[in-house]
Amino acid sequence: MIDIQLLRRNPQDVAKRLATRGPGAFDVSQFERFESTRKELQAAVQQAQASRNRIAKDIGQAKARGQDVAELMQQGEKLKSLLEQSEAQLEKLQSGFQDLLERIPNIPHESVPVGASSEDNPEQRRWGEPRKFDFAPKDHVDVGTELSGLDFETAAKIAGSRFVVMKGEVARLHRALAQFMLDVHTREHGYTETYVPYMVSGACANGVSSLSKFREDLFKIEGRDLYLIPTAEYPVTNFVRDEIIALEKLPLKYVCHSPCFRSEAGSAGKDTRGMIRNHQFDKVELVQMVHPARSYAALEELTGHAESILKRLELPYRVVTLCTGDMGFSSAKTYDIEVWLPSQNTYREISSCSNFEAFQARRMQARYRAENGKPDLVHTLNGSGLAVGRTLVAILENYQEADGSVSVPGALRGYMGGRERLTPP
RNA sequence: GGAGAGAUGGCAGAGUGGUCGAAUGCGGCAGACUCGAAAUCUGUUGUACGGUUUACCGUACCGGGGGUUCGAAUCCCUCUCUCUCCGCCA
Repeated sequence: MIDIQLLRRNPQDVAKRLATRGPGAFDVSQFERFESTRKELQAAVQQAQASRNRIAKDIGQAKARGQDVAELMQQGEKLKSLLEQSEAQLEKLQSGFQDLLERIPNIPHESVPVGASSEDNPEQRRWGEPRKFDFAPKDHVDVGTELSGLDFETAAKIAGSRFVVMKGEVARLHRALAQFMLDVHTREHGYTETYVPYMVSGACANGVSSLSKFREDLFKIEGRDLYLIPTAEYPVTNFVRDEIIALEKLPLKYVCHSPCFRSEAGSAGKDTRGMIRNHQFDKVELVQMVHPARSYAALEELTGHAESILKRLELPYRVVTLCTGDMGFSSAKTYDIEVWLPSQNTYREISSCSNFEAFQARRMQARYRAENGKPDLVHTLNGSGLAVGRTLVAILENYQEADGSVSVPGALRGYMGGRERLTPP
């Protein structure tokens, strides 16, 4: 949620910065209409409440002295019906205002390039050389199927499209990847490993993004206030919900391996082949809660942590900065890491690392006790470190050989019983 | 699944219809004592919002939501969660 104080102080300025995200991000005149009615109504209601409190107190004191209170009681009664009306009015106005507020996206950081779409995302850096194949490289579906490791027909039979069944050494490689990522992040980057619920309440979902805006993307448990998590960011970020963290405890750094469930309602027909965009996939997620002054340094570090996995797996990648028009709703700044996929002859997203500043913390009331002793909102960050399914895709494609075998990256061999190569049966 | 108990400020814990935003203790902060520290003593210390702006005034908040009442932390309904006992179970 955006800072209401900032909005009140400087609506034009906020509107200007939000406009870089694209049309319709924020309507100033609607906001100002809301504000003037709200001010008037709120002042009136509070004044009436003050009189009610005064009268109630007077009655108490008069009674204690044994005086007659009939007159005062009558005054109170009159005020009560009046109050009920204006209170209801104010409540309605404020819930409408809250709804408006929750639909306003985060203000992009000043360093974020202005642009309209992913075409305008500037590349920050590249690492590794895409391999030159002396045969026509297959895509992960063909490679995995030939290894008898990926089975989309069986998955479709069980659950429909956009699911995968993994078997044998490919399933093991998938597990090895998650273990490897967890080990690197806990041992070398200082993250605490966590295991979390794969469902969260509506309130938690709303703290992380905006439920009124993203309900469609989530799988809901029928008849319960529970949603399957689309990323471990949901449960983990909510660790600090309604908490005041001691200054010296910051930064909090958590890593979590979990399945992720997404309805992919808006992406019909996109990436339908294979396991690039499935309803269920595994991800190792990095989450940090940090001091506001350190959040941009933390974003660079966190992105580096995700990159280090690709470097050790020797997978070529590049890092782009998302432009204002391509950035997610809650983010102030996002780097995407894209891995090279030979079959598509392009780089595809494998991690997204964002600084949300206080946007999530405000809604969650996630705070720390600042140097002056006062509670202040923390900044939250997260990033994939990495998407496990897509990393498996990248390995199958980049490490494939002409004979249909796939070599195991050196970093993973310890997790694969020393195995160096997966071969078709 | 059954029975019972409970949820109050950073923490512990009083408060069962009227100067209660809330005793007391711990913790935090400031001061006194001290060369300094500890101990001791004194004072102070919730959050959000609105109005005014160094001060100040007002409103809301005692697990969530609803109700009764002139007035609710306190009474009623409901939901959630925690604990204890019993049963069942990977």
